[in-house]
Amino acid sequence: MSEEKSLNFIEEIIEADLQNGKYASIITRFPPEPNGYLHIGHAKSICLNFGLAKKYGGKTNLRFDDTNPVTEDTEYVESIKEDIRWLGFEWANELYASNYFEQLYRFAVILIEKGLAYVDDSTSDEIAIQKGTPTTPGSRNKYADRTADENKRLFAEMRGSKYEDGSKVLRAKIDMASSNMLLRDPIIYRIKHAHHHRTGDDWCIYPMYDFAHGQSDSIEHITHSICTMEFVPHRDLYDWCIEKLDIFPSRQYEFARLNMTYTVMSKRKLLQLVNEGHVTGWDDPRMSTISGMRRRGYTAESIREFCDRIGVAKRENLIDVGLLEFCVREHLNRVALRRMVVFDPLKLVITNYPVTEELLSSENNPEDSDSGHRSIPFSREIYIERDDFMEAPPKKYFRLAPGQMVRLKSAYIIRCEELVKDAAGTITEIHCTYLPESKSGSDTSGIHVKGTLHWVSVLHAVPVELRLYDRLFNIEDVGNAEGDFKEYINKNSLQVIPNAFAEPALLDDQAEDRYQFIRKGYFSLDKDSSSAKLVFNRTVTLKDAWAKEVKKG
RNA sequence: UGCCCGAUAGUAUAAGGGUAGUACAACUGUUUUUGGUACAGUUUGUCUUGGUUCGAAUCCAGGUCGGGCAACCA
Repeated sequence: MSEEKSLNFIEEIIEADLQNGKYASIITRFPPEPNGYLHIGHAKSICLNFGLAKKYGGKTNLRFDDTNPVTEDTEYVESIKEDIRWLGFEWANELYASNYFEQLYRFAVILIEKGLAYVDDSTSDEIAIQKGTPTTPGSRNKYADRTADENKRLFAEMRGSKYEDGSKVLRAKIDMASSNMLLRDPIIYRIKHAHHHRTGDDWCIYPMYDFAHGQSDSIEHITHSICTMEFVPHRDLYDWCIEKLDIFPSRQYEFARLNMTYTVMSKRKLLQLVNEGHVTGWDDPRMSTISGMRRRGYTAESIREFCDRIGVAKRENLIDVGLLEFCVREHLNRVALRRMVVFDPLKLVITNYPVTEELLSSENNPEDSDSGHRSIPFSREIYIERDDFMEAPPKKYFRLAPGQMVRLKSAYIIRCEELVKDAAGTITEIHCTYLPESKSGSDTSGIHVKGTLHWVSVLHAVPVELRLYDRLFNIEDVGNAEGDFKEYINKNSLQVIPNAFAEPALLDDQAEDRYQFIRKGYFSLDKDSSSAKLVFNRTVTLKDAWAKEVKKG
C-alpha cells in the first residue's frame, strides 16, 4: 500500500487546529505587494497557501498589500492575477489592504484612546537615534507624553492634509527597551501626499505594513497567515495589535523562502536586470519570474510539482535548479509532440535512393498512444546534425562515420560511403546508401544499429529561429556572492540560431505549443513568431548521456 | 557580543525515544528506431561536547557554525 506522505510543519499545525476544534475550516491568503512581477519564490508561497486551503477544504483570499502608493501600480496587479490563474489557482476574494483604510484609521484611533499610540513630530533621523541599538535601549521623547485628546486631534489633522510629508508620524506606544527593535514604538502611520492606484487622492496618510497586514488578516478571519522567515520578529507586533485591538486572532506562521542555484530571487535585483537591459523584460525567458518561465515554456503543472517536491521548512535552503528542470522534463515528456529539427545542418545524399519522394509516418509521442502519428516527407537529400558525423570517431560513438551504419529516425538504415570536402577541408556533403528493406515498421533487414539520427528533407525543410537559453548567472549562489551580483551574469545565456531546419509538420501545429525536438530538447513557440518566421524557445535540454561521456574524456 | 530562527548524504526533505527513509544529483547495468523515456542497482548523512535513558537525529544543558533584526519598504 502506498505510504502516507508526511506532513510539513504547517500542515501539522493545521491538522491539530482542525482536530481539536480550534477552527472548523481554514482561510489563508496570498498577500503580494503590487510593485513587481511574481517569481518562482512567490510560486512556492502561492502553492503553499492555495494548496493548503484546497487540501483542507478552506479558502484563500488574494489580498494586495497596497499600503505604499509610491511604488505600486495596477500594471503589477494585473500581472500578478494573471500569473496566479496561470499557475492554476483561483482566489475566494480579490481584496486590497486599501479596502480597509477607513477601518484601519479607526483602529489607530482606538489605540490613541487607549493611550497606546501617539503623534510624533520628530524627524526620521531623530527617531532612528532614539531607537537605540540592539544592545542598548532606546528612549522616548517629549511627544510621547501628549494626551489622547491631543493625539486624536493631531491624527485627524494629519488625515486632513494639514501637514507635510515627513513632518509627523503616528507611533504605537510599546516598549523602547524591548530586545525586539520592532517593538520600540514602531511607526504605524506616515504622511504621503501620493496618488494611490485604488484610493486615488482620498488619503494622504497611509498605514505601515505592521499596522495593515495583521489587521487585514483579522478582518478577513484568516486563520493561518503564512509568510517567510524574515517576518518572524514582526510576529510580536502582529500579536500585540490583535491583542490591544481585541480583534479576531489570526496567527502568523513562517517558513523559509525559496532560493535557487544560478538565479536571483529578489524583486529589486530582478527589476535591475530589466531596467539595465541585461534581459529584455520581466518576461525574458531567462528570468526567474513566473511570466518569464511561462514564456520559456515551463508548464504550470511542472512548477506546481516542483513546489511540492522542495518541501516546506524553516531552515535556509538553496535548491538545485536541476530539480526544476527535472520536473519540467518529466511533464513535457508526457505531453510534448515529437518533431525533428536540425540545428546545424550537414547535407547528406542517399545515392541509391530514387529521385522520387515518399511520406513516412512517425509517432507524435511514444509516451502517449492517443497522440497519433504525423507524416514526414523523405527524399534523396536530407540534412543531419553536423555533430552526428565524425570522420575519425572515438570508441563508443554510435553515430555516423565512414563505413558506419545508423538508422534515420522513422526511415531507413543508411551506410556512409563517401565524404565531400571543400578546399579548406571542411566536410560539405556526405554520400550514403540506404537499405530499402530497412524501412521503419517493416524492417526485414535483420540489421541492428546502435545509433538513430534525426533528419529533415532538404526539399521540405522549413527555416525556423531557435533561441537556446543557459543559466543567467555562472555561479550557484548568486544571492550570497561577494560584490555586485551583476558581475556574475553569464554572457552566453542566450544563443540564437536564426536558421535551423524543421520538418514541415511544425508549420501546421502552431496552435500546439509544446514540442520535443527529438534528441535536442523541449521547445515552445515564442510570441515573437510571425507567419514569416517561427521562433522557438528552448525550455530545457534533454538529458544527454553522450555529452557526459564526452566530458569525462 | 543583545534578541530571534535554524543545523540530517552534494542539494532538498522525512523519521516526533526503538532498523536513519524518500526525491533530485552522481555512478553501474537492462531495455530502447530519441545516447531521451522506463526499469534495476550502487555510493554518500544525524554540527560538537556532555547529560537523561535499556535505547537519542529526536528530550535537557553548554558550545560551534549559518541566517535574521536598529526603512516614514513589504
